Amino acid sequence: MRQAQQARAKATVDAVVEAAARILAEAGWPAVNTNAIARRAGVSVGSVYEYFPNKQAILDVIIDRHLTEAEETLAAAASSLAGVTDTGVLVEALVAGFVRLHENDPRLHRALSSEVPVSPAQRARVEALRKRTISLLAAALAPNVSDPGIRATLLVDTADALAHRWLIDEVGLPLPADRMASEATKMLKGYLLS
Amino acid sequence: MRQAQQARAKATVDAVVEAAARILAEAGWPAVNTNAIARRAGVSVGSVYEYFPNKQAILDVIIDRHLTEAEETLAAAASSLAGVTDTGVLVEALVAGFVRLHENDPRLHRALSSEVPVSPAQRARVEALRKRTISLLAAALAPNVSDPGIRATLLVDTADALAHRWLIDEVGLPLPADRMASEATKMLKGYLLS
Amino acid sequence: MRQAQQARAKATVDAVVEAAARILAEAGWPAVNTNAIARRAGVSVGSVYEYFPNKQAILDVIIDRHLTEAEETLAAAASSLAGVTDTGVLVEALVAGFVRLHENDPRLHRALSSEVPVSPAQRARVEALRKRTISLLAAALAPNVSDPGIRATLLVDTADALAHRWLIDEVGLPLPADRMASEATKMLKGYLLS
Amino acid sequence: MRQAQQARAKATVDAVVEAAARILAEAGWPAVNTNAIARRAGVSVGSVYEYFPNKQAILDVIIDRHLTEAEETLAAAASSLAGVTDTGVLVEALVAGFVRLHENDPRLHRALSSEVPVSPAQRARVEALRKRTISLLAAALAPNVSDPGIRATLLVDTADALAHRWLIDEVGLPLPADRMASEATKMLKGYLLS
DNA sequence: GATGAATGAGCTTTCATTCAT
DNA sequence: CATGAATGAAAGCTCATTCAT
Repeated sequence: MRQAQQARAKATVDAVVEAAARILAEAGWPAVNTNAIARRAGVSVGSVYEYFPNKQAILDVIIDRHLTEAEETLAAAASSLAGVTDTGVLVEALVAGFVRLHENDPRLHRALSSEVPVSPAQRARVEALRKRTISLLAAALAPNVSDPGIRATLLVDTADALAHRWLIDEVGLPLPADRMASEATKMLKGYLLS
Repeated sequence: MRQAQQARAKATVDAVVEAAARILAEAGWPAVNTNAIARRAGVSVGSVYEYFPNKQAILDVIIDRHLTEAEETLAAAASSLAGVTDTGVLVEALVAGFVRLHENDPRLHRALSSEVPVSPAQRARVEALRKRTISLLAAALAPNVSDPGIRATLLVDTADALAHRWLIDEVGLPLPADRMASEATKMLKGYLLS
Repeated sequence: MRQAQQARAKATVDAVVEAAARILAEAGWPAVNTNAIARRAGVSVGSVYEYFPNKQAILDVIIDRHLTEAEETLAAAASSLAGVTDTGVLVEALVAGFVRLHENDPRLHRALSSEVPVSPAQRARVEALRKRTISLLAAALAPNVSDPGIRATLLVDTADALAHRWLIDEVGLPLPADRMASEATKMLKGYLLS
Repeated sequence: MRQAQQARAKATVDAVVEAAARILAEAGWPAVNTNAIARRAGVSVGSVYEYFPNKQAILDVIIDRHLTEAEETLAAAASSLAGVTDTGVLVEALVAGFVRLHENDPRLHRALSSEVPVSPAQRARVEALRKRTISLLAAALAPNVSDPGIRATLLVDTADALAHRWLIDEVGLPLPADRMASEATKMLKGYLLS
């Protein structure tokens, strides 16, 4: 009984978050308003405010979810690459990881990174994730490469930025995105050998 | 008389655009409203609507100005580099150009690229500029480099994205931004030699 | 069984009314909402509506309780003063009665008399109580005093209003409230002798 | 021209305040909402917020107006009674003053004193006015009366409370209100002679 | 043209009340 | 009967835009 109630409540929460994410992805931040969210979620505005103190809180959950996904991808990569020092393997995993991260729901991704008001705390969380990624890569590169901190920064920022541009920004490319990714991998590998 | 009126009109237009740009840079997109713009520009709301059909049009001019600046930088680079085929020189100019472009008014730059709702038309204009940059670079690289189109794409997107991240995003770096830029230059040069 | 159910129902009703009264006294009328009442009473909103048709009905019970207390005070005074015609004793009992009535839960008293929307019916009930008090006093005064109706009106309204002002309104006084009450008693006694 | 514009603006402000006061007097505080105020004032909601930061601010103006009126009545009485020490004259003026104050717009008066949320600052202002009235009366009584502070408090609070009850509360009276006032005057005069 | 008062659609949020479980 | 999730009318407020002066 209790369970059933909680399940119902959870379903409402999920529906609201999902509705907000869909509107955000399809129509952009200006189109995200509480009435639209409620309508799309198939609930009433009142229910939205039953579970979220205000509109921003819904967005926060979406951003959280997004960041958590990225953090988990990093953690998974870190554990599956534990002990690996082969620079080629590391670069390939890096690029592949960022590609995977950006392949999922690119419209939402774009809205989140270029329309939505991001709080300082959220910005800090993004930066912390970036820093952690760089640190992990730097540690793995250290045995074989000079200036690992600098190189890791360049690698991570380049891989992230290119993946973003090619997969999110709907930009024209002379090759399919995956072939471009291979090319980027080649460039980054070459850089590590210098 | 006609002359004087036109001069006055232009002054108003400029004041409005400048006011909007300053509010955008200092307080972000949510703070940009027509009353604030008019107050800051020292004119009445009525006058704003005398020269702009709606609020978006003001933003459009700001974006235009921004793009025009980039286009001029590109045109200047193109003419000063006319005939140059030395890949090292080209890469250095490319990175230096993007750095220069991002050094100017970074707060405004950030607001424009991560808060403001950008119309499809504007997106198209950004893409056109990118395409033109890639084409020019590809043509210059063509004599000495295989797959010039692919390589130019990689070079332009990387240089642009890294400049953006390092100069606009207020991100932590192991070296000063100009030293990071040198490192990026090194990477891109190496890539062209492969 | 029936007995137990009724006892339980009464307990719920009491808890709800008491919760509403406490919120009203502590946080004022704007803070009184059905969810807060239910939470404070330790029951669900649903249960509140099981026993009260609407929010106003809860307030009505509080007002009722308040008026009943006043009526009982009046009845007690009437019976204990039955046959008393000494005007001094009557005035002292009158003032003491109103003081006692206002000493109890002054915050609630204030909220009830200056925040809460009072219905015409409730106003009528207050007026009926006032009229009854005046009538009883007038009857007691009749043997010894001319114009007993007018004098009783003046006495009752003055005693009530001053007790209210001095005990409820948190107003600055040159003497403690009980000393002020003695002074008022003196004034009213003097008036009856005129 | 400037003047005309300001006149128009002032007319809007006045219409809004007046509309709010009328709704408050006729239908009570719960009926006072910004849309109703705007409709009644013959302006749009936007205009209301052009001149008032929020709904409370409108109410504040009404309360201010009310208090200012009372303060002016006090000031006028003080100056016209300067030097008067005849207690009979003083009491008559006191009662007449409170009657006059309560005769005006009694429905509004009632709403203001028993429905509307009053801020601590406003309460303080009311208390300050009461204190000032008491002080002025005490000073005038001082030559002829013992305990002038205590007696002035009793006189002021009684006159105010009775005027309020008889003129505002729509309460049943054995005589017309003005005759009741004479009776109250008689009582208060008697008290001063004791 | 310039002004700024006025407009009102539309947004966020609250809360008395209902009803499926 | 009890529960508490769900409802939705209604309120406060904002701001792009209009228009009388």
